[in-house]
Amino acid sequence: MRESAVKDRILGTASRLFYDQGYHVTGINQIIEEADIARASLYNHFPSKTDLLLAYLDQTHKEWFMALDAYLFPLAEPRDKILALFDYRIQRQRRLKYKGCHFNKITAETCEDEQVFRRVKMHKERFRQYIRDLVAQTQHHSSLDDEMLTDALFLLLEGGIAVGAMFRSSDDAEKAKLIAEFFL
Amino acid sequence: MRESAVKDRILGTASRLFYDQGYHVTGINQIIEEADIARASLYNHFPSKTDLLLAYLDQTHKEWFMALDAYLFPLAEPRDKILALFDYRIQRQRRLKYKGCHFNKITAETCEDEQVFRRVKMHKERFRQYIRDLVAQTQHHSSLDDEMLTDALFLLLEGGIAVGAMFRSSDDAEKAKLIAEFFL
DNA sequence: GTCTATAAAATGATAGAC
DNA sequence: GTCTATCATTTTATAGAC
Repeated sequence: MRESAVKDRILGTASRLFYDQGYHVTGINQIIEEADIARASLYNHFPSKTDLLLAYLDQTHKEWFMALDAYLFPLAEPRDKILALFDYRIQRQRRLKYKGCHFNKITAETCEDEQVFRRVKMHKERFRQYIRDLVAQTQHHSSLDDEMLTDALFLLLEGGIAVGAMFRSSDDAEKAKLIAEFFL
Repeated sequence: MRESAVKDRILGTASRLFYDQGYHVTGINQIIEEADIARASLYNHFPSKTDLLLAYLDQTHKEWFMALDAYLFPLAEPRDKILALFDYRIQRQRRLKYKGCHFNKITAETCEDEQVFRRVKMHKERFRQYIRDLVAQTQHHSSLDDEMLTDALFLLLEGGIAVGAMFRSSDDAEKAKLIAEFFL
C-alpha cells in the first residue's frame, strides 16, 4: 500500500460526505467505515475533524481551478472563455446533483470559524480576479465599465449556482449565461 | 402566562439559533436552556426537531414577505420598488450580520429532506414572481424582455446576498443594485 | 502506521409525577 | 401543560497493543 493511500482515501471519502450530506451531519464513524480504515489512522493523519475540513477546502480549491484551467484551455477567444465559465459550472453542478457551491455550502454551515472563512474568501476572490483578467482581454460593447462587468458576471454566476441548489436545476445558471451574453 | 407564550419562545429561540449557528449544530438542549422551558414542553409543542425546523421555515417565509410589503408600501413607482428590493435585503443582512439567506442556508445543510426542499422552492419562486409583477408594471428601456429582466434581477439579488455571506459584507449586494439600475 | 477498545460528553426523544 | 429524571445512540477523541 502506497505511503499516502490511506490518507488519500480518508480525505476523498470525507470530501464526498462533507459535500453530499453536509459537514456537521457527517460523523467520524461514517468516514472511517466508508473509507475502510481504522479510527486511529484518521486521527494519525488529521489531528481533528476541523483539520480534515480545512484539508477538504484546500484540496477542493486546488482541484477547482485546475479543472477550470483545463476546461478553458482549448478556447482562444476571451469572450468564449467567459461564456465557458458558465458551462463549466453548469456541467459540474449537473455531475454533483445540483448541491451548489462547496464554499457557499460550508459558509452556511460554519459561519464562525475564521480558518474556514479565510479559505472561502480567498477562493471567491481568486475567482473574481479570474473573471476580471478575462474581461480585461475582451473587447465588449457594454455600457458597463470593466469592473462593473466583472461584478455582473461574478454575481450572475454565483446567483445561478446558488439558486440552482435551491431548485435542484441548472435552469437559472443557463439563464444567467444568456443574460451575460447581452453584456459581451 | 399566555396560551402560546411558551410555544412562541421555543420557536423564537430555535429560529435565532438555527440561523445564527446552523440547524445541525444547534441541539435540543441549547434550545430549552436559552428559551428557559422544560424539555418535555418542547416535545409537547413540536413532536420532533424536524417539526421545529419546518415551523421555523414557515414563520420566516411569512415574516419575510410581510416585512417586504411594509418596506415597499411607501413607494409609488414600480422602478423604485424594484431598487428597494436590494435595499430591503441589504438592510436585513446588515442586521443579521451577513449570514445570508435563510433558505439558502438550510438548503446547504439539509439537501435531502423533501419537506424542507418544498418550502425553499416555494419561497424563492414566490420572490421571483414578486419581481416579475413589479417588472410588468415598469416601463424599462432594457434590451432584455420582461422575463429575462426578471431573471437578471432575481439572480443579481440572490448572488449579491450569497456572496455577501461569504465575504461578510454588503459590498456585492450594493454592486448588484448599481448593475440593476443599468437595466431599468 | 495501523489496529481494537474505550472514554467522556452530547445527541434526540420518552416516561411518569404533578 | 409543564416539570424532572432518564434512555439508547452517537458524537469527537484518546490509550495502548502490535
